[in-house]
Amino acid sequence: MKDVAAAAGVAQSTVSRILNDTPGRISVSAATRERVQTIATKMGYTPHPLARALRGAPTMLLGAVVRDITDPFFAQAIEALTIECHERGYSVMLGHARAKADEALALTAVLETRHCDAIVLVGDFRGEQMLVEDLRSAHLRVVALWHGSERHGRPFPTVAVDAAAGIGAALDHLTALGHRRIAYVGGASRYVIRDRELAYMEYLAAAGLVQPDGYVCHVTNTIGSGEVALSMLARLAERPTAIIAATDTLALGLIHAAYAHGISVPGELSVVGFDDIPLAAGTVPSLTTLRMPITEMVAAGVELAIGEAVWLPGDPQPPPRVIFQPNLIVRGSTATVLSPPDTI
Amino acid sequence: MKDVAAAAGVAQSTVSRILNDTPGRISVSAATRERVQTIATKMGYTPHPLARALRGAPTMLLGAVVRDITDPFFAQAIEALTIECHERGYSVMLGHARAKADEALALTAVLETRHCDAIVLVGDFRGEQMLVEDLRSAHLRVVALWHGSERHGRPFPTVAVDAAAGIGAALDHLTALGHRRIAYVGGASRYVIRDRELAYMEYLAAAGLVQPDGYVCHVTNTIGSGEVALSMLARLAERPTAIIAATDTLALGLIHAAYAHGISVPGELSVVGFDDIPLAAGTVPSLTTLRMPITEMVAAGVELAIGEAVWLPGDPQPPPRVIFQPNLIVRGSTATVLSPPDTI
DNA sequence: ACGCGGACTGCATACGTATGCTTGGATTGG
DNA sequence: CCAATCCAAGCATACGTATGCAGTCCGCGT
Repeated sequence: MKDVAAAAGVAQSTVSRILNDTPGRISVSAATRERVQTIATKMGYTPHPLARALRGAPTMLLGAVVRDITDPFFAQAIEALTIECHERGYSVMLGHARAKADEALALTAVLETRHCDAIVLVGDFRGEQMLVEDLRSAHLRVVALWHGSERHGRPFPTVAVDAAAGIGAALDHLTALGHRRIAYVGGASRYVIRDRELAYMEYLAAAGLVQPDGYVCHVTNTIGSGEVALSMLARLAERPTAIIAATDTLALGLIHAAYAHGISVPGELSVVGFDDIPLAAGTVPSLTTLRMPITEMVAAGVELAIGEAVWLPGDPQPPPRVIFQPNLIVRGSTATVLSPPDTI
Repeated sequence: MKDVAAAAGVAQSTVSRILNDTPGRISVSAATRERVQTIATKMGYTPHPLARALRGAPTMLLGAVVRDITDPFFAQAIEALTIECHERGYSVMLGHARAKADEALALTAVLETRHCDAIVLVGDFRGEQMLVEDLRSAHLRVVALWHGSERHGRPFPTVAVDAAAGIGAALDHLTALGHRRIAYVGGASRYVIRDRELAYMEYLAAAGLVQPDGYVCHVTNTIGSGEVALSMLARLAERPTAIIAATDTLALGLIHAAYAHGISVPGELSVVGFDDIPLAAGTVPSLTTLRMPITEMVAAGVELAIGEAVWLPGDPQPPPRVIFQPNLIVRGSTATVLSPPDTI
């Protein structure tokens, strides 16, 4: 900028005013303005964002802490986040959220927050209590996406999906196909997954469908865990005719394991997933699952983080909580039950 | 820092020297040093990275431009990149590389480079010629991972995989199983994919295995394209008994399409992928594919970008090029050919 | 003609850090 | 006893930008 000013024969402050066309009582003559602007473009001047930030201006950086980038669902979310941020002139800083072993994760170990205007948590950070506490005490704007219903401490502004509606739609679908023995497979260590399990329990209780013991399997969220869960369920006296998986990854693992056990899907076993990852449409068989409006949810999250009307920490009213509805996508992994137990 | 200095009753410069223990001829008494350090920790002082960067210090930010985050393979790479960078004290800025329609992508539209010490390209950016030119002319350290063999202009420092070795291993495996009619499915618009196609052609030519017309299918890299490719291949007079896919995504698409067409995999058709995405072990059937040492490759890339001995733009000697070897992982999608054509 | 206000622009400073140069005091050597 | 040396620490400045304040014209009104 100094060079531009020297080339134009004006003061650096004048250049600054022109290029940002500072509002207020300060005015600049049209001639000078034009001259400076042409010179600036000719010299290819771009403002130095760090110097701006040093003066207290926003850094135009949004921190994203992602539960697990490898998860195809979160990958989609990050994709959407990058696009949304870019449209608002923001860049995305990626935090590293994988703790080694059972080591507690400090915020400083995840993300250099001094750079960021706000932080977006993508995924569920139950278990990373230290991280959550750091974020709460840091004087920072934090928004949680797919964090599940927080049970301790003050919640962050949140964007979530209506688990009850989603699980309800899946169970409506399965019961309409004649299924009565419906198992659930999901993790035990995440709020967002527990919400789904809770929805499953409540639906069945309300419908008067009592499920046998062992119909709720707690496993980790990997393909391999599908194998574990399926062999547990296959060992039961009364095998389920359908399974709801808390995640597409688990659902695919279940289907893979069923194939290995010689159980046909959807012939003998129906499987419903949750997430609608891109691969879900291209598996064998293709997966019936619940799709979430990722783009809209991410947009809502970014709006909460850096939008016009922001909720700031310390605001007396409760933080905003935006809920979206999932859609059931019926594909090839669900079918009419072969021999409904009530007709035997 | 000023506050710390005031609290300790010393000058700000002294604090700076103590906390960074500046080497050289300046010395600080042990008493003052200890006092300042305790006060600094008690006040929870952390240096402001932007102010440091303003003085010309490295920003400790690495820009990552990813071809497609949604691709599970690249997601793994980003995961590895975040970990590797974090261990070196760096943070990762994520660029958005998806162009709308056929719009040329300018560097400024992808990433605010002023923040970054170096840029890592993850994936192949053939087609984004404008972006590549911008990067070349920007006075920036750029490293390309999985960019394929660049054919125009001066290459970047590069980390790549030995396509010939990978495809060779796959073809060795297939021919050992008795396959002679082996098709190839891959994209036409990426260097890195073209390298694989070239390796396929050269291997078969060297082995004296002439393939019928139509055995090379050019499609986009999506699950859905597997369907397209498979129906093209199924329509041929002489159907292939095995297919090499340039990508696991394509391979899964092919398997899905084969299932839809009633073609059994691996009974009637063997499929080999490339990448070993996490899902590859859990599909139906599980996928025989080529695994790349992602962690090591990413580490090498980061080393080239921000390591000790860096190659700088303008260096007279050619930029470094690190090549890694892929490993064939044999799983369930390949089997002995049913009726080898040479025995009919 | 003189003053006054408005239009335009330059000066100076602050943001937080790092570092060259300088200074004050103490110790030591001649 | 004085000067040279050295240790410990402060002063000042620079990085690039934004902005309050002050200054310089010029035109117009009285």
